[in-house]
Amino acid sequence: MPVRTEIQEGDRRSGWKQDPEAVRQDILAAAIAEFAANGLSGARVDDIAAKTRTSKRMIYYYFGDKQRLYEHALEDAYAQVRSGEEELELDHLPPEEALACLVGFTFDHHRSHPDFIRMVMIENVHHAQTLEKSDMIRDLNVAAIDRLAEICARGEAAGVFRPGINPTRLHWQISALSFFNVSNRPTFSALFGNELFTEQGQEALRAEAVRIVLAGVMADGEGQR
Amino acid sequence: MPVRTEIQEGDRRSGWKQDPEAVRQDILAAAIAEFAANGLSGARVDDIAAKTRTSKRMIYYYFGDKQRLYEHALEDAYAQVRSGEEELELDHLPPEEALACLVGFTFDHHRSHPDFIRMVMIENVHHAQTLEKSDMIRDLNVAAIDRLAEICARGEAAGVFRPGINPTRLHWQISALSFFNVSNRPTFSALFGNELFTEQGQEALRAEAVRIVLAGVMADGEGQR
DNA sequence: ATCGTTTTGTACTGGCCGGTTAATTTGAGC
DNA sequence: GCTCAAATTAACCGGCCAGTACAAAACGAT
Repeated sequence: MPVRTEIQEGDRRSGWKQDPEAVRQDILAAAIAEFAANGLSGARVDDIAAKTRTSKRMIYYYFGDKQRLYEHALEDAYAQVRSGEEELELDHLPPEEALACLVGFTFDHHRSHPDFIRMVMIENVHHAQTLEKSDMIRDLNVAAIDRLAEICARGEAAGVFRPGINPTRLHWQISALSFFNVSNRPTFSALFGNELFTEQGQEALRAEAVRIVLAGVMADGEGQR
Repeated sequence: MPVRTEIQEGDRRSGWKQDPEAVRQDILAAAIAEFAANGLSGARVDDIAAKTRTSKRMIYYYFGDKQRLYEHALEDAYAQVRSGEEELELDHLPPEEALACLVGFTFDHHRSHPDFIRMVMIENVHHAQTLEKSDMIRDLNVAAIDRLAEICARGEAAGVFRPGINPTRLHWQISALSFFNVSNRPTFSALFGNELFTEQGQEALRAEAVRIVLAGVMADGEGQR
């Protein structure tokens, strides 16, 4: 049962081609879900196939083996998520507001992409050995730091940020607070209850994350709200 | 080749018993290493056995199956690490110093127990389904929050902390900054280089972690250092 | 020495699962 | 309509690995 997209958009040259591209995407989506749910060695190729509109054989046809499927799934997950981030426009805001906005956005964005977070967790369990090979992913992330560095530069120039801020460290802090919130939710709520993961709890965590990150960059004279 | 401890300490009643307790500990240590390195489904019982002074048969004899071995390994990892934390004595310090000290200590402590961090990561990948069943681990962690709550109470009473601090949220922040530093090191350094993980980089991160956590709890009037 | 219980070693198995074989369908170009 | 290559299917294989069968030590007690 070949997959046909009703509207042909990205197809090469002529009319048709029972749409291998859609099959690939279908497989990748299933793979991301399965890998995110069960990890690399925990994922079952048969289960991925079951979630697909095609068969196991097709996975091997398009991706070769499990490892390479995982590589593509990881790249796809990163691409999806980072492309969402690029839409954020901060240039017109004054630096503190831009940073506050970025922190809040990152917090929310991580929260709404748990599968992506889980892929990164899994990748960390495996010492990032797959990530290391992907130039594409590296480029995406370096761009994120550049945007942050730009905000820092404006803030320093305006005298509202203290001088000598390291954008990579700042990114680390923002990521830590946003990532941990999703990655460690299971153990944290098993140990301490659900309080922090209700809507109000999350709002409070979000607000405090913004607050403390800002506090970290503000020049000494400037009070934090 | 039975394992004998030279000095008999915890042995029940009479003379001896080729020391099953030492065998258990030997197995658990190997299991923690293997699970931390390869995850739950990635770990191989044969490999654990190879790291042991005994055989695979003994693992099944003492622990029944892989899942129960994992449960005991997780509990053991938590117990080891939390027992190290209890030694920290903060009661005699003024509240801000106590908190600063606790944050710094937590940062260092996580850093020096990467296997424990990895066990928790893995547990999160599995939705904490094993952790949930362990009352022992829950008790250990609730105690950690109590210590923190005590510091908060002192700080509020002295007027140096703002009122209404939530100790669980505070613990979440401290954990986030300390945990992420270890858990996401592989991907982070694959993407952004090693800069943050040199000795100087880590010191800067540590100092900033202390700084921003303190900034989060300080009363408005009090400047941060 | 002999018995019963605990502890250990060896060798094996059964099923799960990543990967494949080989044959069929599909559409494009002629 | 025929041919060729791309796409797809169903059935299968073989190695890995969690878990076991069986029996033999090792030990305490008598």
